[in-house]
Amino acid sequence: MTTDAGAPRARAAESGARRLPTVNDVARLAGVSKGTVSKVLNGRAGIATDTREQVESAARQLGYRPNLQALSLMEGRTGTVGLLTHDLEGRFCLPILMGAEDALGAGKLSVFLCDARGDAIREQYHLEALLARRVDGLIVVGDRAAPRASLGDLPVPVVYASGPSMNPDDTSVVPDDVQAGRAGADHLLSIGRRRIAYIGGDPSYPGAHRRAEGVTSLLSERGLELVVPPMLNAWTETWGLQAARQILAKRPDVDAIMCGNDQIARGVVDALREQGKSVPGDVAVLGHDNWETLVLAARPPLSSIDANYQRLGGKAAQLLFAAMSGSPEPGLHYIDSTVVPRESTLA
Amino acid sequence: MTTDAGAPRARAAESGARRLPTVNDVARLAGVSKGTVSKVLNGRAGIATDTREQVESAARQLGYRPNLQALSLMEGRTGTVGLLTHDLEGRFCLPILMGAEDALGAGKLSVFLCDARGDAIREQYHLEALLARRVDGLIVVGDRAAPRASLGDLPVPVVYASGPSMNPDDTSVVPDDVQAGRAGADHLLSIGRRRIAYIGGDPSYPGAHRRAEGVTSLLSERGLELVVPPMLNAWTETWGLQAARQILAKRPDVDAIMCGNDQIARGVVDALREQGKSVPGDVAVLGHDNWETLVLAARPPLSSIDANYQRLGGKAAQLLFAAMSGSPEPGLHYIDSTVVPRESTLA
DNA sequence: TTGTATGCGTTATCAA
DNA sequence: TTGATAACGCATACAA
Repeated sequence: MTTDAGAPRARAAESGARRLPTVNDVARLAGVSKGTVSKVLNGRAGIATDTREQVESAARQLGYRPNLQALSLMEGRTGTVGLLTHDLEGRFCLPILMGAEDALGAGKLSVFLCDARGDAIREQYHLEALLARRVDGLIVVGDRAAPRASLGDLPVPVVYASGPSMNPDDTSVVPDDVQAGRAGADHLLSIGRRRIAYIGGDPSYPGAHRRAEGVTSLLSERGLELVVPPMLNAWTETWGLQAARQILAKRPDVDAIMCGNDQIARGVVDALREQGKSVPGDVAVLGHDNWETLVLAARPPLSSIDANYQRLGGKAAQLLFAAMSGSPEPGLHYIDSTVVPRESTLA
Repeated sequence: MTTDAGAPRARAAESGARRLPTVNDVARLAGVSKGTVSKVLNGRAGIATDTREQVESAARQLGYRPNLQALSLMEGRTGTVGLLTHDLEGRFCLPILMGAEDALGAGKLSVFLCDARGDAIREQYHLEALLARRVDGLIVVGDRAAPRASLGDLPVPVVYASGPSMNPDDTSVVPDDVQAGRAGADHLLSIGRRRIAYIGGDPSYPGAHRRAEGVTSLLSERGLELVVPPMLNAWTETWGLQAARQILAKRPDVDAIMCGNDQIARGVVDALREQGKSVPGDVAVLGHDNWETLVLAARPPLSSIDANYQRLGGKAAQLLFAAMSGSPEPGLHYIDSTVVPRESTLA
């Protein structure tokens, strides 16, 4: 006896939502069995042409869409991944998400987004929910303040993006801050600047130091050094303003100031204007992060180092995909940054 | 005979992922049947105390987590909602998401995030994917440029957030721009300003006009009017700078400038500094959107109108929840904006 | 060429 | 108090 489709489920009836058509509905309308419908809809061979047409027409008529939930029960995988973020502002999270989506979407994976907002309890809660939904993998976006504790041994592969896991056996993808510093310094040298200063962000961020390191290392390779030691303090416009004033007081001959982020760079531009220095005529200014809203609104528009977060997201997705396919690539993976030149560092 | 759990699925074996334990595994370990396990784990009454303990211990030992995918097959609902966005920057999307998550998370719903990036093809693709995954509802975040085309008659409830649907029978939640303008104007009057100018954003955005309307309507109710007609042009810092210069040229006695967004306000502050006017001593400046990165970095920190996007997200979730429960509330729902006073409008 | 039975992981029902 | 079984929507192996 054919399984009876039965009465509409209580829940669906309550909610007033139309019940979506199933293979059974299509089968009944086409006057064939469930199995036949399935074969037709999946392009299996060995079906009479008119039966095929019957079924296809019925499916179209009902607006049939296969239920991926049911499918995943059979396949043992859900085709979903979780993206667990701590980035409140979404400044870095969304590019990562977009890059991940591009890479995963091609493989037909959907993304569950969870914002834990830096709260461990909330993170645990979301983690449980994602595992209960049987995600096939997990991308964890940490903030850049410090490496984060590993989530430990989970039943699904995990890739840490932006903020790496403290456990080197985990898979992490991070911007290469040293390379970024080097690229920025190289750019300033290439436009003929030689008396360079560096204003960095909050020294409690490891990245703040690494960015500065990249600069000093490249300069020393070229037989140069900063006009004053790197000044690290905060990621703010105010700090950029203060620091630039100090630098100008000590070394009025400075011809380029490189900054730990774009906010600092904006403060620097203000300080330079205050002192009657022209940008880039007297002093070139280079930001970091390439935050378009800030950078394009500045006068002049700021050159900035782009950490390529979207590419980072793509790489994270690719690593996750590899791990889900049984070929994990543990360890730290670095993404190169790129200098985006604008008026503030014209030659 | 009890159903045999069978061999590990091929896929799971391939991917190297541990197979997660099922009720069957727990039942076997505890030496009881599936049904008994289910009853224990769901706190059903009528279970012997020692059986209960057996099962609970087995579940703990295996790290059992119920499979929500399987559950949703039975319940006829998945406990997931789709969030379809067009907001590239994520500036407004993420607060909305956070608000929605708070509201939905309490009801144990998870969120699929899809970024269509303003591309209709991509939107259609994501929509299909979400429906195939049987989301219980959909929140569509439009950009604010213009009302968007309705997605039409979908098998699940839809709530449009931020950018409303053109179809008044749909459910939409949007910031109340008129009220926002009124609130801002009221604030400026309350600190004693009377000669107010308004610099707005891109006139192709309906919201740009409504914000200005709110200002003029409140002023006229108090027997006042703007010192010059509202000036709408672009959402940029550059426009703020230009417009402020023009206003100062025509009406050097202006004592407050209200802006369509925070970028404009920053340009205005620059223009005022250029002309030697103090903020807020000579001229008060009020931004809109309360974008903290911009607003706190300005000198002085800018007062700004907050559209409460997080609350908007919460309201969208609540409306979606209501619709999913069979009580849709079609039409346009407005969220009030709030003035966040800082130094730039001190009395 | 088509139909039927089975199982994926759950819960609910009903029989024991 | 516990166990067996059906059902959710689908694909697939196998029987007809």
